[in-house]
Amino acid sequence: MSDRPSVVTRFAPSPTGDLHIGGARTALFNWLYARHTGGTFLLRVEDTDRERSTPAAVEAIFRGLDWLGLKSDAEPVFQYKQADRHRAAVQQLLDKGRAYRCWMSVEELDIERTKARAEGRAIRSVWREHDAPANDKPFVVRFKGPLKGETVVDDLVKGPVRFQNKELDDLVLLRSDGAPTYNLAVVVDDHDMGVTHVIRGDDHLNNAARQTLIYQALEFAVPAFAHIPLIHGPDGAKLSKRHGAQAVGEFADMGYLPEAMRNYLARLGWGHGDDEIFSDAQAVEWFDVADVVKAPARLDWAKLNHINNHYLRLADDHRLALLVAKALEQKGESLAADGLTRLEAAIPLVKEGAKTVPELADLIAFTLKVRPLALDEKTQNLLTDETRERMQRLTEHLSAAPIWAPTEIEGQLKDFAAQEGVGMGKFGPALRGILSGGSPAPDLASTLAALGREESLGRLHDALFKATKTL
RNA sequence: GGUCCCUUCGUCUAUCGGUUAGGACACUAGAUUUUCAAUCUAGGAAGAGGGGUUCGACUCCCCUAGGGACUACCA
Repeated sequence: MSDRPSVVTRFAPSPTGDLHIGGARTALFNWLYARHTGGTFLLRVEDTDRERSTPAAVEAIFRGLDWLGLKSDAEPVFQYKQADRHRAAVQQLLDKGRAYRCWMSVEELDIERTKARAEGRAIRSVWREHDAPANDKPFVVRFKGPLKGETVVDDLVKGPVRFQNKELDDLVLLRSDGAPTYNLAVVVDDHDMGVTHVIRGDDHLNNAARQTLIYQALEFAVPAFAHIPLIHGPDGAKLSKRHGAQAVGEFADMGYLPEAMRNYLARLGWGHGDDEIFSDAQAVEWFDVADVVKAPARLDWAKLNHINNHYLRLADDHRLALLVAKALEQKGESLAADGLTRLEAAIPLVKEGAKTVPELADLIAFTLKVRPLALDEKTQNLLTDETRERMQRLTEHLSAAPIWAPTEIEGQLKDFAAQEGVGMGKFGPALRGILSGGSPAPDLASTLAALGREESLGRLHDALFKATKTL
């Protein structure tokens, strides 16, 4: 492999909005392939469209990539800054006779377009063969594509794709204001950046043929192309807002972990045998663009949830406590002074059941409640006089417990049940209700242990002696 | 309309001419049970349709159907 130039990939988003998960996956595949081959992963911001590009979008994209952990191996390149270089390339093409000035007006173009469409051919400019005498009217520079022959894009995922050159129109290289267009800029920049593998969305497959022609005209080596399918919504239609979320920032806000996102996205449109859950290192070791699936994949929330649950289980409790705290904050709920400590103590008990961070927050709500707890109706109904008395005996029994830890408490509860000559069902539900205030909670012994002796006994005391009877 | 791409369980996928077409998610049933989960066990579920090629096609070729992209002085 050392006799071959090393692989250079790049992610080249246009900063016209948030980083969508489709783009995120494209970035991930580029990153994985670079890491797999020991190559370089670059980032380029395609901001040649001055109207639609915004600094806010640049920020959002950088933030998204950062969150996902996809670091570029070099400072990002801003395409617009290379405009002079692009113009020089166009001049070269003009000098070689591979490009021409075109004075067609928008109206003339419209007419030609409808005509060409009706005739089932690519549009052609009348200026392709004749230059105009010197004048000061605005013009664009178009690429002068060959009229015969075919161009083959040897795509790494699709295989060889053949295009008849006559079907390819003469695309605009320089706008009438002298600004370079995307199709010219990508070619020049990818060449200048030494990109060897262009891994990008399926929607560029058609462009690849025309870009290939430009590479050849400029006498640049044509890079390898890999056009990966787009991600669709659960219904198979193009992913949009109504499918729940598009931007990676939204996934972050919804409580998905970046490592879960990487695993899920990698698995969407690519596979390695039966492996479903794998580490970044394994993904890097196994990934190859050639193995990317050809068909578009649908976003499946259930599976994403499942994978996120897996990584939630693996995640450090302190990290999760901070995430839950942040989620609560965003919901406008403030934490008590010891809130973080309480969270961290209870998280290991509930994280197996959570699919997202907000779910974790729900499952853990019981520990954050402040005394005296309001008892839900169900629990109130459970507190008959008989149960009330039993609960008082239980409180005394627990007060006497020498050690306040899960296994010991479990033992205490069993002893108590035996002592009373009843099953757990006789007092378990009531105890649960009193401790949790109706919120879901883990098994009783763990709940008691997480709450601590003082808080547990306090909640029992409140329920038995303070709570107003509303019967 | 034209050009190009795509098509295996509901979903993501494995298979790279010979398999009872495998796995995962989801779903269903059962077990467990002090809530919600989690967990365990079992189960149903697929090669778009039609032609070829071949001893043999999910796999190769063609046609049809369906889906998608492009067809901008957007990227």
